[in-house]
Amino acid sequence: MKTVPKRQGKSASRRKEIIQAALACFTERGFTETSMADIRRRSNASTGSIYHHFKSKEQLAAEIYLEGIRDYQAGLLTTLEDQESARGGIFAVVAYHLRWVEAHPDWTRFLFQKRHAEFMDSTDDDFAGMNTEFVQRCSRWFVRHVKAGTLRRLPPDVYLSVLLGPCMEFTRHYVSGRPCTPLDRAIHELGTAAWRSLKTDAARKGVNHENS
Amino acid sequence: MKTVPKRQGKSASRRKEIIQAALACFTERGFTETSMADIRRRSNASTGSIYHHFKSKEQLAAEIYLEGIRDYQAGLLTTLEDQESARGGIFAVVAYHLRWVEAHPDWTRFLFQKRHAEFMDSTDDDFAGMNTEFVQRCSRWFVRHVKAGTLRRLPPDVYLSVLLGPCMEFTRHYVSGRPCTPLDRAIHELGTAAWRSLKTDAARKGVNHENS
DNA sequence: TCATTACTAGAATCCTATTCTAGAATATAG
DNA sequence: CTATATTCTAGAATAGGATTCTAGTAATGA
Repeated sequence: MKTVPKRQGKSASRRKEIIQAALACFTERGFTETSMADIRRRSNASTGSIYHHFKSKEQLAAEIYLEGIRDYQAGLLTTLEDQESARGGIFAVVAYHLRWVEAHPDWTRFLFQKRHAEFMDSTDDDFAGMNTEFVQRCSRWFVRHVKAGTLRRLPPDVYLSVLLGPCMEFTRHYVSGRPCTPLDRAIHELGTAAWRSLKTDAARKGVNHENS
Repeated sequence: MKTVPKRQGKSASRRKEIIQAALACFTERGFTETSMADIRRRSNASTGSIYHHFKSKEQLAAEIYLEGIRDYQAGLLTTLEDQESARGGIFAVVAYHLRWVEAHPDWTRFLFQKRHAEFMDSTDDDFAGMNTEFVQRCSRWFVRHVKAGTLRRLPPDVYLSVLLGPCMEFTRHYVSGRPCTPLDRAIHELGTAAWRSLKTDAARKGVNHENS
């Protein structure tokens, strides 16, 4: 994953080491629990070095956060855009989400924990831009199917809420450690629920009304 | 030796003053931004007094968090249990959620921010207990309608995910400050979406199949 | 009234994120 | 290949704020 600018090899590796160490600490001890000293020890970097690369602990976390979101969103988008049928897209997204969560439990926990962190408002445009691009590309896919008559016409924010909201909520439950419905079943149920919410009454299972 | 924590009026008011002050600070400056000194000044309580009532800043926040959740959940439950028809219940819950958010924007922001805080795991049984009671009472309502044939049979965690997930996700958007669909519209759309997900195919708008 | 407990006060402590100063590596120009 | 500038690393010093401590003051109860 390419980060942001064109950093030279030597320094970039230091930077990555720090990020890796920080992520490990954060996921295993929690954000507020881990001290800069922990990160320093684990990465073998000095205080000065860390602060050369990152403005603050918060900003270091933000960086990690963005990297995770980027991976998640990128995968989700290609998954979605690969799907021709409306029904396929809806189910694929739900499955993608839950599989990603299953495959990256630590990441997930961290992302959820930081989801409403204070840096979210003020953070650089990276986040805002990334996010609007995400919404736009999702919308584009949806619009196609709305025009084809397979999906109901809804505002984009409502779309995403209906499609991803249940996944998020279920995930919250999943990472909390309390017992919950097995993932296969959940994928099936949440996919079905989303599909029932979003499809038009005309659309039928498996039938694809794509045309101009 | 009385070990029972019956709070006398005098002390209780101090306690409340501290909670009020803390909430005000947290919502207006954010959790990490506000210092104990801020809370001390705003509440006119001394350091010692604050730490007599609350173990730590975290725990103070947790207390406030619980109070908010309690209010939200209590209202949601009575709203739900007041409704006879399945459809009425679903729509009422969605409306309740978004109206609550509209009426308590500061609370909402704070609750969202703290939703995945680190104290959530380890916190006293208060939270766990409250939460399972909430789930159980919701389930009870659902089960009635499942038996009546108006709602589909789904695992409780999936139920709540499908019903509340979209509300949560929309709320996230709403409190972020970015422009979004007006609340009336959102209530209508999210209610409809949830209803379509959860109703059985037999159930019809307005028709109530309640019986033994 | 005495004794025990709950509460308040604010100074002292302690922890840790951040800043500072200086020195090593590395790149760039001439 | 030097000189010089820039980037990077170090680790000690600082500073800010959460928490603890010690000593008192009000309330309660026998």
